[in-house]
Amino acid sequence: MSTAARERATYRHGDLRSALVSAGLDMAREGGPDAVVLREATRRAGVSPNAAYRHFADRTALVEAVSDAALGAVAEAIEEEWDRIDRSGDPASVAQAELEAVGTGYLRFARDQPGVFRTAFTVPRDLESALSQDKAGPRGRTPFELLGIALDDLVAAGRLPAGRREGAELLAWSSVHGLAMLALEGPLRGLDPEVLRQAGRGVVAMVVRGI
Amino acid sequence: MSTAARERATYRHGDLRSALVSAGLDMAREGGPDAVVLREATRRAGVSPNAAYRHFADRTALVEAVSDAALGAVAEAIEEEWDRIDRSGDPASVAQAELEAVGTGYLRFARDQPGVFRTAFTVPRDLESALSQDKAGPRGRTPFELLGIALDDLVAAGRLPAGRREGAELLAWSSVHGLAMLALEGPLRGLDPEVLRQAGRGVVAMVVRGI
DNA sequence: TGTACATCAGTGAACGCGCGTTCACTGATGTAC
DNA sequence: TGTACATCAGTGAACGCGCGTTCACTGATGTAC
Repeated sequence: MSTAARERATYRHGDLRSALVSAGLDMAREGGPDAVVLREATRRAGVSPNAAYRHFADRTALVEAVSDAALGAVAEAIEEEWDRIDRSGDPASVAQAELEAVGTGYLRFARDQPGVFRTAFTVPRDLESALSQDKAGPRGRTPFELLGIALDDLVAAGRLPAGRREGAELLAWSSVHGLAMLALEGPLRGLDPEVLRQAGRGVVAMVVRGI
Repeated sequence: MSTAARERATYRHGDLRSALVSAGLDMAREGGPDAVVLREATRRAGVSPNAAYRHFADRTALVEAVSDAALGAVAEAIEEEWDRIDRSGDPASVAQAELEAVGTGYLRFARDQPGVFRTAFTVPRDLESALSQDKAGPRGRTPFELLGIALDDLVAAGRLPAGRREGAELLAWSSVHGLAMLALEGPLRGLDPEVLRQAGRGVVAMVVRGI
């Protein structure tokens, strides 16, 4: 509803592009990437359907922009956990807390906004854009970067052998992502929330142990 | 194409229900669950659109049936790996090989048939049906059952403390599922196949170590 | 400070499309007698 | 073995729908002189 359909005084909208993206994000929240419908976005922005074509080549371009914004929202959720870390302890436990923060933020976002989560990760995008061109969070760091920092700190603190550092992002990311998909959007939907939280802790623990 | 649109001599189709499911599976192979279109299924079965309603209440029911069949295909892929296990070694390495077979079969299927894979796991279904009512493979065992056997054998062989047995399915499943989603349908699409295979081995190794 | 004009963000109407679903029907099959 | 009839799998035509997209347009803005 943020930039939504309130009456417009001026002929020009002012910021239609971001109004459409924001409407798209709302739709994604309600029903995932398939629910991001161009005509409906223009309706919510209070504009005629074809006005969208001033800002997006076609529907696909809109969905991609929404997916970028969704990734930014994931990053934000992770940064929130990250900022909560108690950094007074020894380096090893701080590093572990960092890794946990990434996993927890990721899972929390997936639980709170499954449709947006799916829009972030289910839309075709190339490797570059997924790993480095991410829309970052407010602090300007992408989820993947934060994960990398946590793993580096784990190595520095001697809790992860340097020989296992390479490719560790993918292992950690897979585990947490899989839980999110299975439990929140997949066949494990509707699992008891307490069981789920425990599973989240379990996955992160397994990653720390097994990576 | 298996049961597809070749001319029909008789007025009755004979086995329209399974022809529709099989057509649906073909469509899933080509474009995932959204590509499972009721009208198109009837077209491929060589039948009028509304004939489908003799066998399915609505499109959703058709998609669910297709998803069941897709799960059966996953089970089959896993059983193929399972049957290849060398059982002459010590119990610990056999158990580990079992766990690897589950992961490898799962990932292989996801790579070979991403659209069907997504149809198996992305369609809403309740917990019961996902875990136990699975259409099993030809050997009659579901992916989840096979995973459970592997884990039990790991405990029996002393490679997994009994205290960590509970919930282990979810940990293992999440890791492998996440890799499949990220690498085959998600943001890591198009990753180098060799890197990918290595990642598969890495995930399974991490699970064995960290579970 | 005032005017002419290029720019381009938005409008309004329309298109063709394929979808899921419903209607009243037809014709093959199998069973009861 | 033959006939009457109930069953029900399939037909054919049609529906309303919302979608993405294109067309020729209008009207506000900002810049050049």
